[in-house]
Amino acid sequence: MRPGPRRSLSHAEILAAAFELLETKGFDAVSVRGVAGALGLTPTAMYTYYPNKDALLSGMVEQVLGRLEDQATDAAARPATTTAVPAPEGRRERVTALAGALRSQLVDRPGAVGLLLATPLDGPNARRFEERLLEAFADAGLDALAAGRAAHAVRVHVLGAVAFDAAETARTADGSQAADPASTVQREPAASATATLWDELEAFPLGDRSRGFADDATARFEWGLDRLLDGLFASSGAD
Amino acid sequence: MRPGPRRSLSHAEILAAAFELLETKGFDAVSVRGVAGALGLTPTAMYTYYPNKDALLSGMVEQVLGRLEDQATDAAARPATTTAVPAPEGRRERVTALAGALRSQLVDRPGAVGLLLATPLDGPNARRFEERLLEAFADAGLDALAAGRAAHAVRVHVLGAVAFDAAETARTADGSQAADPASTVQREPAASATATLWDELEAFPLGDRSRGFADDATARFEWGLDRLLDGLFASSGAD
DNA sequence: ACCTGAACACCGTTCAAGT
DNA sequence: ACCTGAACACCGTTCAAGT
Repeated sequence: MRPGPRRSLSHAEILAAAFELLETKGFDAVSVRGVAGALGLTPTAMYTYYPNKDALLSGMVEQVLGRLEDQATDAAARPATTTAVPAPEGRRERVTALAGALRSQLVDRPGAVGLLLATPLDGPNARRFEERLLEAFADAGLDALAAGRAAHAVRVHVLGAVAFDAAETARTADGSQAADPASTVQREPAASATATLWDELEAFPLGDRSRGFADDATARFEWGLDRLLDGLFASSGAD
Repeated sequence: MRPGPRRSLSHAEILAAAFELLETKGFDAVSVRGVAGALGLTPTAMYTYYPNKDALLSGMVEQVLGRLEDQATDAAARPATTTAVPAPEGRRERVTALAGALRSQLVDRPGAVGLLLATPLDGPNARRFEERLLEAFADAGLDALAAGRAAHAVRVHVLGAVAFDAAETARTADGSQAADPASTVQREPAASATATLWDELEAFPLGDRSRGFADDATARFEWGLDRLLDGLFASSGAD
């Protein structure tokens, strides 16, 4: 047996191991030591494939964006007629499909948001995604500056929304530490705005309308995106 | 001299040291060991003030949001008339002032975005900020659900935009590594969307309209926020 | 080109102990 | 209550060396 020490891994194999770690143990587990260990390598061997950890993460982001690309083209092609015409006024639908595909790609993959926020987002697939958005807004009549800003606003909304959702679910699904009911503060009820003596994290009554925040995350996202698109597409023709 | 070993620091002193570190050495330098060292403490002494690192970061976030609170009330009171009437249709201006205050608070403080993204955002000052946004949207006629989603969309836009800007400036202002001109790839020009062989980070021509992205970050933010608010405020009365 | 082993300078956190 | 010192189980990265 013993397949020999000269494995010569491919980037695809390394990224597969990295995603395996990301999905099973979370973003923090995606360390160069961690994926090296999962591949039966020494940490330093990783540096013959990627110059540093950021390059590894960028490679992962590119792969995520690549999968998204396929998914979005499928989704955009689906509701159109079977003729060759690419859905005349489907510009807004194209943006919605693109944004939704990115979001679903990220929420499917716990910890993937950290990836997108930790990395420059300048690879070929990232640029292709950007190009798709620009195209849709240019088709709608926005000039180059406005289209660039509109595409940026959409990216910001998707990534920001997923980051918020991830922070929320990370807090509620945190199994490592239970709430501590032994609260001993409560003094000074009306502190100034710049007060810093707040140190009991679980002492809040959790407000009025905070229930049902996790289950309608998708509806909340779509509603917000729709409002944003209302504003963005109106900025072309309504003057 | 020698003031004795029983210092008994206040939370304010600890947070001041933490912000000092954040501004001078960046987000990664804000470690419990780091701020302990800056205070002349042993790392373990920090655990008598905060149960863990997240609690420290939450304390910092609260202080940032507290400063923002004061700033936003000033800004909102400024453009109104000097009479006691709080600007009748200034709901949109209030949201703009709040969002702008949060953004400026974050861009002034390099690394502070990491804070907001790493922390649950559930402290008293965070809730007060949320309440202000809800108030403005409720005044505009949105029902509770829509107002909550609108407030969320604004938060998402501000934090997402600052996170993007931070990633951009971190890349351009990165003094530790220069671009490597010795590129040896270039083979396989039309790779599939799921290809993963992209490993030369600097090999891109940096596209068509990518110049002038950093200097108009504020204009881009304000434009996107304005479009979002167009959509959000239109969702109340236009049907 | 790919890989190992030792090392450097870090992390967050816990535990036993001192005052 | 506040603090120290030692320790555990990690990080990213570099360097010298082997094949």
